[in-house]
Amino acid sequence: MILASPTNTNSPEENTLEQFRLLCQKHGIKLTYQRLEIFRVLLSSTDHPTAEEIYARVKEKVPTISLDTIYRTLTTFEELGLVKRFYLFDDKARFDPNTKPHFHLICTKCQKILDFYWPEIKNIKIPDQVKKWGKINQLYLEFRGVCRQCQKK
Amino acid sequence: MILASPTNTNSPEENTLEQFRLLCQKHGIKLTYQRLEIFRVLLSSTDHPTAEEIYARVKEKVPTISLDTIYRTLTTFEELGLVKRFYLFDDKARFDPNTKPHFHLICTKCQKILDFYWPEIKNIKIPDQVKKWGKINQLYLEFRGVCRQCQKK
DNA sequence: GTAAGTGCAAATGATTTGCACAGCG
DNA sequence: CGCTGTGCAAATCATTTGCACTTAC
Repeated sequence: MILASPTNTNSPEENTLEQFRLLCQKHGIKLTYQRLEIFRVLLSSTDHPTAEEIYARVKEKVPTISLDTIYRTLTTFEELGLVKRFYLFDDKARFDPNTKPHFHLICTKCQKILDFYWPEIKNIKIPDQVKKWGKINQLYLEFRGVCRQCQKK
Repeated sequence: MILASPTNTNSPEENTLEQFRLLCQKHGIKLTYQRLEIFRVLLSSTDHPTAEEIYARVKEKVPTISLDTIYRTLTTFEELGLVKRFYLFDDKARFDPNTKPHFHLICTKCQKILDFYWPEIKNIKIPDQVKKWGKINQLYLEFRGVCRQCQKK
């Protein structure tokens, strides 16, 4: 498969391509059709999909792609800081393309994960016990509960 | 293997046995030597071990125990609310026998997990966005950083 | 005595890897 | 054109399960 022409228009499609071209250049990896489509799927996913879910979505555009390319590409993207890998309910890795600081709202019924932003949390007074322990680099916060839709059922 | 006599002395060993006997009775499961030793290992573990780690520890006392008994027993204990299962860095489940509300301090160098208590967190003002989403049942909080010992290296 | 629990071995599911070919730079 | 990336199949690792035997109650 040959990639689209290098000329940049202002369509969102072409912007993604151009953005991805620059990322590949910057990190010295090759721009392949597979990587581009995985990148697109990640950008449009707000539900923190598993590798299998990403596989299913990319397959619609690239039917010949294999699951191991998904895994390899996700690992590459993770190393470049484009996605974060995390584990939640089970042994399946989930991938979050949202690189802005945020937290998760998790419904324990439907297992859907929603991002939320809470910048004021920075002002929180961290307990002394935590300060004594060492140097804190990040705070992970997560609320678990039942979302509105599931409550209705 | 025949279990020790049912008479309760005040030694910590016997107290654990008696405590476990009552738990089994209450939940209607059989008191086996394997379950008791897994229970002991959990009680004495503050490092949130994986199933393999628990297996290695129990094996010192019960050399013939099998890994699948560890898994089955951990699942049973989880269902009874004696341990919590969670996923952190990888696809390996970790088990936490601490049933009191607490949070985790995680060293990203040595991967050690320390419990800490922060009851005042209950007074935190939960953002409206979170309240609108649904009913919150639990808050999970975790600090990641580098512990004192690892900083020295 | 009987149903629950255990150990063994094999199955399963997620993820990784070796290798030969394909395609980006 | 060379080396990185991909697809395939097989390997690996964590965890689960079927089955026959054991044991707590």
